[in-house]
Amino acid sequence: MLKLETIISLAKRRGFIFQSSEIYGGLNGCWDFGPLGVELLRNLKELWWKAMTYRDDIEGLDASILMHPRVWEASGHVSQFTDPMIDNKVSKARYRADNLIEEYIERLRNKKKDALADEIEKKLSLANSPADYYNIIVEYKIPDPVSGTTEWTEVRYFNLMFKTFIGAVEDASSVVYLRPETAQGIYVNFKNVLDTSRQKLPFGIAQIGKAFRNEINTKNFLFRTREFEQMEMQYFVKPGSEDYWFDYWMNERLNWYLSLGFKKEHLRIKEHEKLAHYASRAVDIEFLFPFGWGEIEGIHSRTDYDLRNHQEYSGKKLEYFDSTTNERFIPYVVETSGGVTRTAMAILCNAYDEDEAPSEKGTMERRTVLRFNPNLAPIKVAVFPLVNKDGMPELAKSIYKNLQKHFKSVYDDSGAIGRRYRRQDEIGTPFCITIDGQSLEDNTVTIRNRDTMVQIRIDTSKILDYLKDNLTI
RNA sequence: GCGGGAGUAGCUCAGUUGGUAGAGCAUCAGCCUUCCAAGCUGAGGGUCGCGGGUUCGAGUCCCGUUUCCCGCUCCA
Repeated sequence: MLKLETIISLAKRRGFIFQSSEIYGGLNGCWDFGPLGVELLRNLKELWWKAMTYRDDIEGLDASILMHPRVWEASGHVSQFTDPMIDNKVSKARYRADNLIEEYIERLRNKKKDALADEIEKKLSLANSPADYYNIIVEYKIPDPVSGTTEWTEVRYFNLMFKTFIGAVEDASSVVYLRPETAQGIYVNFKNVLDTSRQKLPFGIAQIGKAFRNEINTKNFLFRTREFEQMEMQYFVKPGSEDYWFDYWMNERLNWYLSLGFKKEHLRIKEHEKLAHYASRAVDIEFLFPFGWGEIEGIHSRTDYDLRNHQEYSGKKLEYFDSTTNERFIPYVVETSGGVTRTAMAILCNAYDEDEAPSEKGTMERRTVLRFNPNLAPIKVAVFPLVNKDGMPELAKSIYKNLQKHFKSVYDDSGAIGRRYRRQDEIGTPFCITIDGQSLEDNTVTIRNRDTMVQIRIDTSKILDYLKDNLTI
C-alpha cells in the first residue's frame, strides 16, 4: 500500500515539491513546486487548456484575483462562506453552531418531540448572527454530544475568505478579498466575452488560476491547502438543456482523466447528496489517494443562480438573446471545476510504482519508477554517452543540444549507464537515448522505453520524429 | 480544533547513565566502465525544527512554540 510519506519524500528528494518557507520552519499548508514539479504542473495545465479551449465553443479568460467586494455578496460567499463556530469548554470539541443545532433537532424528532423540534427549527432559520446561534444553544440547553455538558464558548464567525485592503487606509471601505474560487471571474465577464467573441449558446469560458481559502485545518499534503490552483470551465446553456450538458461534461471530464493515464479503478464519480445553495445537481470526480477517496474535480449544475445574482447586484443585464427564437433569458451554467494542485498530487500517486530491473550481475533489483503519461513527464528525454570516450560524448551532446530546442531534455554522463537509467526512471522520463560504439559507425542510437526498458535502434535523423509521434506537448 | 506519533546532512536513519555529532544512499571532482543503481579515490554538506529553562556542560532532561504524518472534527 502506497504511503503518502513515500510520495512526499520522493517529491522532496527529486525537486518536485518543497515546503513553503522551509528555512523558517515552514508555513502550515503551503507548498512550493520545485524544478520538476513546476514542469509537471505546466504540462498538466497545458493539456487541460488544449482539451478545453482548442474547440469551437470555449473561450479562455484570465481574471484578476482581487475583485469588487460586491462580487462576493452576490455570489453568496460573504454570507454562506462564513461558518459560525462554537467550542465546548469541557471536551474541547469544536462545532459549527448551525450543525450542532440541526443535530439536536434531529435527535428531538427521533424522540418524537416534534413540537419542540419545530420551534427550534424556526428560530434557526431566522438566525443570522453569532448571538442568534448562541442564544438558541443556551436557551434550549443543547448539550455537547461528546461531554454531555452545556459549557459553551461564545459563537464566533469564521469566514473562509482571506481579507486584505486596497490602498493606504485599512478600514471597512477598503476591504477586498482574495478570491475563494475562480468561477466568479468568469460570471462577471460573461457579457464581455459574449459581446466580443461572437459565440452563441451553448458556449463556455475556461480559466486557470489561483484561489485562496482560509481553511480551519489543512491536511494531506497538497490535498487541503489554503492556496491552490483551479482549472475551471463554465458552460452557458439554454435553460432546460442543463441535464444533457451535465452528463456530457461529466463523461468528457472523466475521459480526460483516463486519457492522462489514471487507472480506472482509482477513479469514481460521487453524486452529492447535500447540494450547495447554488446547485441543482453536483458530482465529484474522485481519485483514490493513499488516505482514501478525494475530490479532484467537481461538475456542478449551477442553474442561473450566479448570473441572476450578479444581474441583480450590479444592475446590469446579463441576459442572452436567442435570435432564432427571439427569446431573452439568463443562461444556465454547467461548471467543471478541477483542482490543479490536487490533480498534480494524484498524478504523482498514480504514477508511482516499484518493479524489478535486471542488474549487471544478472539478478533482479528493485527500481522506483514514475509511470507518467509522457505528455505530463517533467523531462521528456535524457541523452547519455554509453562511455565517456571515443567521441561518444561529442555526438551525444550535439544530439542533446538539438533535442533541447524542442523538448525539455537532460544530458547525463555521470556514473554507470544503469545508474543513469534509474535516475530518469525515478523522475518519470519516458525516453532515454544512448550513444554507443555503433552510433559512431552508422549514425544510429538506441531509445529506451521507461516502462518496458526495451530499446529500439533508430537513425539519428529519425529521433525527433520518434519523439513527436509519442508526445503532443 | 482535539488525541496520538514524529522532526538529527538532500533522502532514510543511528546517536549509550547529559561530555564539542555518525552511517548508508544521494551530490560534486577525478578514475574505471561498451546497456540497466549500490566499483575505486577524494571532497563538500548539520548552530540536531525554532525559542526559553535546568546544568560546569544539552541532540539527550524540563517548558513553550512550529511543521509534517495518522485518527477524529470540519470541508458554503
